[in-house]
Amino acid sequence: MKIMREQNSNADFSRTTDYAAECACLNIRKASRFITSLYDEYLRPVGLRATQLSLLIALEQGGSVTITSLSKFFQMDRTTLSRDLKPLERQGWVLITEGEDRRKRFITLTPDGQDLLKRALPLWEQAQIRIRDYMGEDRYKGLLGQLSDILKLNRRD
Amino acid sequence: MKIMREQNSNADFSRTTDYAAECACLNIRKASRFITSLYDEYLRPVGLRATQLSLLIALEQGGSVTITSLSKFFQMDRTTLSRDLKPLERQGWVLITEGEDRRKRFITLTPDGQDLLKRALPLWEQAQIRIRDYMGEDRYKGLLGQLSDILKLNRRD
DNA sequence: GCACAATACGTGTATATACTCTTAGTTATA
DNA sequence: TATAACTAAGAGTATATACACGTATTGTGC
Repeated sequence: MKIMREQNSNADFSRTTDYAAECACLNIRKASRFITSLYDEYLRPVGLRATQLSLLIALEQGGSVTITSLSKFFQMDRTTLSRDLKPLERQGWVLITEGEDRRKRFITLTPDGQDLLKRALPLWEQAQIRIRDYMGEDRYKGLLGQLSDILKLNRRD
Repeated sequence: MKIMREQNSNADFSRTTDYAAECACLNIRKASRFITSLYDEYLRPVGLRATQLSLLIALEQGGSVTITSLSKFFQMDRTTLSRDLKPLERQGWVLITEGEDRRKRFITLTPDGQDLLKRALPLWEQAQIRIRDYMGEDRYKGLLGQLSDILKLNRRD
C-alpha cells in the first residue's frame, strides 16, 4: 500500500528544500556543528575543546579581565561565559580572583594554562590548515568576511 | 604602577587579532550564536526555538521518519537529535512510535504541531527577511553557498 | 539454526548556550 | 546623606551538543 510512503529510513526531504536551502539559521548551525567537531577532533590530544581554546587564547593576550568584558569580546551571554570558565578553573588552567571593586571577578591564565596553550596551538593550526586548504584562500577569506559582516548587525555600541 | 595594565574592563585584546580574525571555528560559532538568538527572538511569541522549528518543518515535509534518518538530514549526532525531540514530545507537538522493526522509532508531527507550525512560519519569514535585507541578496546567497561548501567536507557517503 | 556482525536506540556524563530572577556592591542624585 | 539607579555577578532552569558505553533487535554466513 502506497500509504506507508515514509515507513522507511529513506525519508523524502525533497520538499524541505525551500526551507533547508534558505534558512540562514539552520545552515549556520549545521556548519557550526561540523566545524566545531573538526576543531575538537584536532584538539582532543590535549583535552581541550574549541571554545575552551578560544578562552585561553583571549586570556593569554588580554591579561586579567572581568567576566563581562570577556563576554563582550566573544559576543556571548555573560552567564554562558561564566559557566564555560568552570571546567577551566577546575582543571587549574585559569584563576578567578576578586577585584578592588568587589562586584568584579578577574580571570587570569595560570602557568599550567600557558603550558597547555603552547601544546594546543600547533593542533589548532592543523585544523586551521585543513579548512583553509580545503576551501582555498579566497573562499576562506570570503567566508570570514561574511561572518564578520553578520556580527555587525549586532553592534549596539 | 604600570604592572596593573589590565586591571580594568577596557581590556586590550588587540594582539588577539591573529587568532580572533583567522579562526574559522571561533567566527562561525560567534555568528551562529548571534543568528540563533535573532531567530529565537522572532519565534518567541509562539514559544519555539530556532532548532525546534527546523525539526517541525522537516517532520511536516518528510512524513514519519526515524531518529537516525532525521539526524543524518541535519548532520547532527543521533543522540543530540533524540534529546532535542524530548521537549517537542512533552508539549505534544510530535509523536514517537515503534516501528515493525522494533529497533526503530518513528517520529510524526501531531495536529497540534502542525497548528503551531502554521503560526511559526510567518515569524520565521520575518527573521529571514531581516537577515536577507541586511546582507543583500547577493551576499546572502554567497554566505549560504559557502556554508554548504563547508559541509561537503564532511561527506562520507 | 546458530554464532556473529550490523543496525537502531537509550543512558550517563560533560560542555555550550541563554533567559529570568536575585543579590551584592558602586555611583549618582535629590 | 539617604535613596535611587546602575553595574557585576551568581543561581535556577531549560535547551543544544556530542562522546562512550550498553542493550535490544535484525540480518547473514556457514
